[in-house]
Amino acid sequence: MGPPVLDQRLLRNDPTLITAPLARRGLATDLSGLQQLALEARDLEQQRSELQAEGNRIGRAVGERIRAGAAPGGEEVKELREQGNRIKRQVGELEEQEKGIEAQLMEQLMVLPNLPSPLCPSGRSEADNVEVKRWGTPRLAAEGEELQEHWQIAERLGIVDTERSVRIAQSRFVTLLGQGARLERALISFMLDRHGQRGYTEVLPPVLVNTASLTGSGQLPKFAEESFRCADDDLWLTPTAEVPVTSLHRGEVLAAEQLPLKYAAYSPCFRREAGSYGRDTRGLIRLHQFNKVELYWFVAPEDSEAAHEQLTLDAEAILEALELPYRRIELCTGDLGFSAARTYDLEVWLAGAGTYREISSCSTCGDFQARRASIRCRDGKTTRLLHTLNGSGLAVGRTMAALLEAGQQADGSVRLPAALVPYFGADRIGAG
RNA sequence: GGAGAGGUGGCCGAGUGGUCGAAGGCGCAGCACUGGAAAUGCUGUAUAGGGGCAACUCUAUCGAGGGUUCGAAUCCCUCCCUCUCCGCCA
Repeated sequence: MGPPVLDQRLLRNDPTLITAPLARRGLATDLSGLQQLALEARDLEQQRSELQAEGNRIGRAVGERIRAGAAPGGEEVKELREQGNRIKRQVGELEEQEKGIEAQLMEQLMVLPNLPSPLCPSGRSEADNVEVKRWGTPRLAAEGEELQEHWQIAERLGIVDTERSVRIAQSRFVTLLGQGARLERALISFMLDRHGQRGYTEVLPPVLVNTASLTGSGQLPKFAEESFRCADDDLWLTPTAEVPVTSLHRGEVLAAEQLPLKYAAYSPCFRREAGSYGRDTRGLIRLHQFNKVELYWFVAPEDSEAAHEQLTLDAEAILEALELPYRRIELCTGDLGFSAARTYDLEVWLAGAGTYREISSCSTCGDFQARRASIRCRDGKTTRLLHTLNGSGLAVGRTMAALLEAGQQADGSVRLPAALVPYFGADRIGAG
């Protein structure tokens, strides 16, 4: 019945194998109640299927009698019918109990986050994250120079209109204009082309997704308040292309030879950003709608670790091609996202703000999403859950912010990296 | 949106109440035949869950969910999807 959410065999046999890793996330969970439920569900299923077997035997017996010449409405068959009815009633009762328990089980299991990978460093919060790599030389203000933040630059150049966007939608939306719109488009094309050259299949998915899709990748049921919903339909605005791409293969069994499947999906992303009032209200950093190119891998379980490194390198390659200094941070268990088993965040240097800001988050989800979305791979005779990975490659708005701050010139213009020139059609924005 | 037709295993396709998890074909795998291959023949080929060390076995699944029945792929209801025609539309 129902989709397997967390390995229920594990839950029945040894819940400490679940609670111990969850404790590393800072979650104190007591699964003994759930374990009881799972055992109960198993026992009920056993009872029920035995009864069903008995019912099947009776049904077959009736058929045999009738074929042997018994009257379908006659005495001989009547007794069997009554037995059949009795069993049907009992099965119905058991099924009802089973459904109740199953529902409780699901309700509680679905809100448990993924178990962190053993490789994920322990820690309580952001403060315990580990920097593993730095690339490039951050631009610092020269003597007498004052570096502006991207929203100041953008406003001055007239390439973004925040105020009129409120008229169109509400706050935390932006309208890009002129060279700003063009730069956004150039960046999307640039990223997709680069990833395409590295073996990714380009994807342009639906951005309205159904409840099953959001559940499969882990956004639902727990984070409903984070997504925009279409009230009259079973559809939501996707918060990331990770959602539709996960569901691209939802319910499938993929042949081992097909793996790894590597996708680069561009999509606009929609987030309510509930609970972030007042933070990052200016500029392109925290919007209700933003563009992102997402990298996504479906891999055999034993390949996911190497895939995680490669996916992260692929995201970093974009930053390097754009000459944007960054650092790679490995998240500790306490800072891990809901679906992730292990995560590298990439933080780009924002020269105007004088700080590193997250621009990509590259995670391996192990079999967590595969279990929720039922995605398996076949090797030989057996099938097993595969592993999924995702990472931004990159968040486009934040990339633009970094470029504006990194390339700002004394004359008010912004120099763009050489790699972007063929896409943008010029080597600078503004004056000149 | 209106009218009609349909959704069966990896694919095609039969099956309108009783050993149907489902004929037949294709595909695929193994074996035989061959110098090797093709052709041919034989055998095997769904998924999930439960029990068992295992051989194996039980249950469920013919778009989804309900219902009728001792028994449903087959009958009834609701929903989803696909196709054709009409309407509308970028």
